[in-house]
Amino acid sequence: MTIGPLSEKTGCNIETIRYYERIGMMPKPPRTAGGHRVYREEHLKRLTFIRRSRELGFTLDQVRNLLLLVDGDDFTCDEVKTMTLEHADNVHRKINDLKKLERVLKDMVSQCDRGDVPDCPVIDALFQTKASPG
Amino acid sequence: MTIGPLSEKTGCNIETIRYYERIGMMPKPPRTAGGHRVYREEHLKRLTFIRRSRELGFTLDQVRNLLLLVDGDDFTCDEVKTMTLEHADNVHRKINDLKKLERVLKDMVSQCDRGDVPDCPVIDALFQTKASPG
DNA sequence: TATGGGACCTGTAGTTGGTACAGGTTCAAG
DNA sequence: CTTGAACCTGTACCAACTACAGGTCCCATA
Repeated sequence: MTIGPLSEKTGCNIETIRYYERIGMMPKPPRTAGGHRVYREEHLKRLTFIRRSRELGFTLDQVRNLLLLVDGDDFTCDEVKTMTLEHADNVHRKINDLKKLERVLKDMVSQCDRGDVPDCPVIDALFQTKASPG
Repeated sequence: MTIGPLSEKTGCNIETIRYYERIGMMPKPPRTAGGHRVYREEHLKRLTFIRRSRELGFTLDQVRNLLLLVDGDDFTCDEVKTMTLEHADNVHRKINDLKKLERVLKDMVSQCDRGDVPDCPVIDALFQTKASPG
């Protein structure tokens, strides 16, 4: 399998595959006499793992750690669980932050409907340092 | 006011202020004979606007557009409202995505508690291309 | 066997929104 | 007049890719 088919099977950009190789996330594959990369099942598996982890929001650094655990056979499920829980926690916090943000944005916009405001209340709000008092 | 006090008043990093000037978000301020930047109220106001907008998750490009609206006196509140609603919509979608993500992560972790699994179910899940059925 | 063109190669630069120096200059207090 | 904090410019770096330019390889068809 050359890089094109690997790209299609994983949904991962060709440039990204080469990038992963460059930064050591993917092993250097063997080449044809002409220099084309040749991949096998193990590469497909590994790249799928990386992409899936990335989709789930793990950073490349976290993926690297997960791969270390996978590569050494002696990883404990507990280590993986801990990492995943930490990540879930981050996601949870991000959700809460975004919810607050959504509320502020909607509050700002709702002022617009009052009809008789002289200036744009959204712009006014943006000139304020912090959220309006409750 | 030199750059230090401006930085403190806005909570914006000194390097970031100079960066904003470089990319044209902040106007070039007058200088002392020795070359130090000298800011006035209008700069403080503008930087506050930029920081507040960034805190609310607008991209620098969006902030640039907001500033264009503000700078030309003839902006309509409606344009601002539209931009803000679009942004709120994006935030909403991001929240939903993260919620799905959180569920997947927690589902994966919950498999860990079954106790008698031979392999790590989180790792197994990461080797799968897509979310499990059901 | 020649050829055309799609797939591949390397290397570099750009993206977003900043941060982090190095190495030098200016300002203001004492 | 000295000292040292604050300031200056310029460049390089971060994540996680993406987008070329300019060249080479492979292989199906004529």
